Amino acid sequence: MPIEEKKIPVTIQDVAQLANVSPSTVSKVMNDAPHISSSTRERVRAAASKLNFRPNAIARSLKVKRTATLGLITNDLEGVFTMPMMRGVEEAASNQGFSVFMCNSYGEAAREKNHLEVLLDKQVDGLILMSGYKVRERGAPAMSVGTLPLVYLYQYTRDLAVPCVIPDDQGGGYLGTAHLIGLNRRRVGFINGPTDFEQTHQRLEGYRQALSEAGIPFDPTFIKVGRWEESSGYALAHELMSLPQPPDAIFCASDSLAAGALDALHQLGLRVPEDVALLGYDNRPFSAFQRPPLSTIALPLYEMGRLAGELLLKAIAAGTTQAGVHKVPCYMVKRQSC
Amino acid sequence: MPIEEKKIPVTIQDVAQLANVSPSTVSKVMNDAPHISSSTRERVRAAASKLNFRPNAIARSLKVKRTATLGLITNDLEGVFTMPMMRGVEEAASNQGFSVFMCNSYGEAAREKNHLEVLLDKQVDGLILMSGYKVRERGAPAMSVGTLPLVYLYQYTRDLAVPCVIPDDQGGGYLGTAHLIGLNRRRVGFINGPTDFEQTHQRLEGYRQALSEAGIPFDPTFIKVGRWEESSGYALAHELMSLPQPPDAIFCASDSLAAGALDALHQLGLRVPEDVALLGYDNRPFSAFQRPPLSTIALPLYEMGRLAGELLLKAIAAGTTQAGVHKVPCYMVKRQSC
DNA sequence: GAAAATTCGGAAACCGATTTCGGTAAAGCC
DNA sequence: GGCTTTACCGAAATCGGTTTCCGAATTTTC
Repeated sequence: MPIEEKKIPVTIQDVAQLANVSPSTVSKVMNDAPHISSSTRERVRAAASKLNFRPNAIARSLKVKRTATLGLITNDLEGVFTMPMMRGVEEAASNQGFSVFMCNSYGEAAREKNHLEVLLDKQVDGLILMSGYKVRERGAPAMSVGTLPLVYLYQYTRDLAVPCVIPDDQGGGYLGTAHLIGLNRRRVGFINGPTDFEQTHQRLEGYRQALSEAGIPFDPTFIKVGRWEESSGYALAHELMSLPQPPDAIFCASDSLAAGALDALHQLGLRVPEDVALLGYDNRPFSAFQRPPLSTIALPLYEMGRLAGELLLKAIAAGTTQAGVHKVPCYMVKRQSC
Repeated sequence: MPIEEKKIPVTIQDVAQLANVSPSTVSKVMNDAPHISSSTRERVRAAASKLNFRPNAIARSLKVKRTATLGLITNDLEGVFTMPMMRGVEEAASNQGFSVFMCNSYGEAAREKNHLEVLLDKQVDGLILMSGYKVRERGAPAMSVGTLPLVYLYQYTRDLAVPCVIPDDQGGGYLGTAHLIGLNRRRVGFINGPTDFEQTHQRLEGYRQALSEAGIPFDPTFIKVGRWEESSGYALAHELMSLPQPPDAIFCASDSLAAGALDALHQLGLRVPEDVALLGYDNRPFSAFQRPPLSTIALPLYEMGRLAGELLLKAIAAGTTQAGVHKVPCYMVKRQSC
């Protein structure tokens, strides 16, 4: 049984008393301030560790007006894209001693506003607004956040003076197309998603770029656009394959599209990848379970989250946020469909 | 241009001045304290909303010693089980005005300890320790958390005086087996996971219970145990089907096991579900993409997270935490394999 | 109508740290 | 040896709220 009961919350006063100094001195020691003799420094440290003292972050924050806390509001805590991004920001944050509040707005402005209020009340040092859906352009947050550093994650914005980090979809389109061409396919079809998604243009642009670099003329009849659905992929693959000179490779702008295309190809008795190579996009979990397992262009979700966190931390440290869109490279995951 | 520039951080002093009362009165109004005349109450409210005043939660917390903040430490922010649970606790928390810090320990004690320190420093009101893996028994947290309310989520504990919430695996085993029996299968095989996982015993127990209720004698030769791997499911399904009187249904204690079993069944030229009905467990995303799509027993992850959050909030409110394991019912997702 | 109870609002202490500022002692300078 | 500079430490103010306590005004009670 210990001689003295350990008071549960041990304050700076307690260690000051034990070390026979003033609280201010203890504070200075804990913060490695100069003008403290090494003898008292030692004494204070000893007292602190003996009492197991850890400063109350709340009290500290009140004075220094920093909380080492980030807010992260996502519109989708369910989808498969969110988790790696979250992990990235969590890691970036905790590497620098920051914690992150996780909030889910369900895409509802009212909920987003409410979360923003609470986070602002709790004096977060910065905010990440993250989307779990395919990246779309978005406007201002649901309420003013004053001068609080902000970064958009997986959300595109043209106008706002806010940094946003998104995947490099043009690079991904290029990467996939170039890979297909490298496999000696010169007639590569492209099944795209709806044109009101920014990334469909980017991915197509990458496709054209790879074609042009390889000296292959661009053939508009090889481009099909549908919705982000398996049935679209199925129908459009049929259209492509009934062309007088059908493609020997199909690049789909999403894995669902590719899954549909795969069905169509099977139905036509075509072998994948021998007769036509198939490539998806997004690296959705199910793509590994197709027959054959689908090659696909992966979104760099973890890296995006990490970058978003680091940008935010930098903005907080610097006191200035540099707007602009930050694109992080997609990468290829090779399986057996091409 | 507004007459008076809005000072960015508006404090209780500001509204006191505008309303011509003391700060204490403002505080009382904001907290709906009694003994305030309705006239001054109105006046203060008007001033507050005119200045757009929101109390600084940090300052408040310092005094009241509550932060309306929860900590959530998971050992796995990647796996597929974590997200629905997180969403559950986030929702339970935000419903009551609480925020939650998300931390990832990667299963490393050092990281967990570090996160615990930070969370304790930040004065969280309670803590959820969550696992993203299959539920296993676990010991005390990586460091003492004093009297802080705690709940284990998807982690089992026998000894600690801490509530833990886990899926009702016995119920799930019962549910699946009963369903198979209801389909007129009387010879149902059971492919289980390693015996050092608590839930394998539970699931098997549910299986036995359903059998016994249906008056079907328990046949130990129908029980196989392997590892949580597809290859195990494959091998053990082969063993089962080479019995003199093979089963007409197989219940696997995980979806990976079931995927392997499905391969074996296909290889044997058996039709699923006509010749042998197949049922998985866990409702992993890939189970929907098997051929045929796998029926499975789903873990009530969201509900578990939600319950964990609610238990924690209740413990915080009551000041007392009631230990015990809380099992939440699994449910069946019917697809086409049975 | 006096005494007691109640209502209302403010002054001041407080939460637990940080930071400024001033004073003393020691060291450096000529 | 006297003067200036520097090193070291502590008293007190501060961050932005909450809470206790007290006094004045009003109402109730008898």
